[in-house]
Amino acid sequence: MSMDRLLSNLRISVPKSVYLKDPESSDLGKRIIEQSIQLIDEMGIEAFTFKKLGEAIGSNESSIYRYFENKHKLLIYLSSWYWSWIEYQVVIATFSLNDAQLKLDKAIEIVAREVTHDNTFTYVDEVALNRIMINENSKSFLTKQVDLENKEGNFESYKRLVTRLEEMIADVAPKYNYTKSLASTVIDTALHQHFLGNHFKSITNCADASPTQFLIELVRKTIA
Amino acid sequence: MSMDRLLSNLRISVPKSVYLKDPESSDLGKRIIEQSIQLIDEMGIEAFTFKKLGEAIGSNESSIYRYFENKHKLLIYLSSWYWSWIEYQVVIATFSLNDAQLKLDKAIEIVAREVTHDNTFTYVDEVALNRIMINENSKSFLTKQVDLENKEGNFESYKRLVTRLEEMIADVAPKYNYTKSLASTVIDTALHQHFLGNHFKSITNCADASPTQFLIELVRKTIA
DNA sequence: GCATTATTGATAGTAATACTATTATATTTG
DNA sequence: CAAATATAATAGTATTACTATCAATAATGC
Repeated sequence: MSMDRLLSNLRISVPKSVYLKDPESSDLGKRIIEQSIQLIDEMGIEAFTFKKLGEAIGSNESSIYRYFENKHKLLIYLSSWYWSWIEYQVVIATFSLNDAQLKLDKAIEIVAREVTHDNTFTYVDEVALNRIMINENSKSFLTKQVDLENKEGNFESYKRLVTRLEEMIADVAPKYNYTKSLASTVIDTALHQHFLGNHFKSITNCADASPTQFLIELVRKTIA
Repeated sequence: MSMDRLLSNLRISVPKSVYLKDPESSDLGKRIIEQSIQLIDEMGIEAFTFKKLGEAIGSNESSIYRYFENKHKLLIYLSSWYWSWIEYQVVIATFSLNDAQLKLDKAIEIVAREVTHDNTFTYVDEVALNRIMINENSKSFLTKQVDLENKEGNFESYKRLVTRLEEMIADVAPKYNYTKSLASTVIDTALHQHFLGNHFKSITNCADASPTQFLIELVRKTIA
């Protein structure tokens, strides 16, 4: 497959079941995404409300409810967008690599490294969104409705990224028994070690540094 | 140190800063713990309220507020109790082992295995509490007040367990660079893989099984 | 045994949250 | 320009997460 066809098939895609109306389809929608990232980053998902968001974008609470059922779905939207964006980078960066081990190393690096801005998406502050992922992402699935929302397809972006990583692990080590668990552990740990580096420095070696090296070594040795 | 002295020093200890009045000090306090475990397990921390808890224990909302500032602190209490209980088991089970690698294997097993009831603590349902840990624990620290609460000592039980595991890793592999990150990853992954096994079976190899073997192998190979 | 003190229970009240419903006003499009 | 659609404004509701006050009980100290 050519790089062009690859990219045309792979857009930042958020499952339709997550929103009521696609925020990408209007100016208001984009402002909702843009400002919700700022507000959730600043005040955390608990203190964040659609009323505050309405004020921030010079719009009304009731208008936001036409895009998202509630703030929880908005969080799932942001999470899905983020994982899809990470997957996009993984695909681009590994496409031209031939060595399975190098592909895998690269993928882990992208998942675990410090995030920098991507100018392709003007209304998304990826650095702030990464902080939201570190601090809030677990709350998107640690709920009583997780099975229902999973059935609705809300977590497809996340699962697709894990599966892609799993395939890369299996390419390097076809006989390894825990490819799936190792892949999901890498994704989870990438966020968690960042959190510990920010708040619990005494129990991480990744204080204010990325867990990239830790994870690349861990995976290499585990599947060796 | 004798086993007796060891045990007398090590009780299930929850940091004082977590509660206003020690729930162990009264019958009402114990009922608060007992019933909060049942309710949070059933309905999740979001739907759980002190009003509902008051009804469940035949007492009053206002009485519960004299034990805990809010439900978030109660969750931290349960989490601290759990980690302290796990630490207790780790200490007992590894005390008489001489081989550093076997000690470490045993510790990982205790952290990652299926939980069963411990009759020593009549008002704590450890199996339900383990489910709460899997589903709710992250919410105890993923907040905007985490630094303040950490400074107050609210997370000492968790950090102590990680540190104990870290020391065991360092005993086996004194030259390994990421002992702390590996220890915290094991603890985090033990809960997370259980969650995936319950709700996202397609991205774990620990569906309805414990991640014990996965983690023991992962640690062994990583520090080899 | 009784007074003091501490604990628990009952009631009321408040600001904020997470919505729903309705209606009015723009804006787009055919 | 009419019709449809999107957005904004307003109002209203049940619930939450508390705080404050006061009454009723139980425990304890002398």
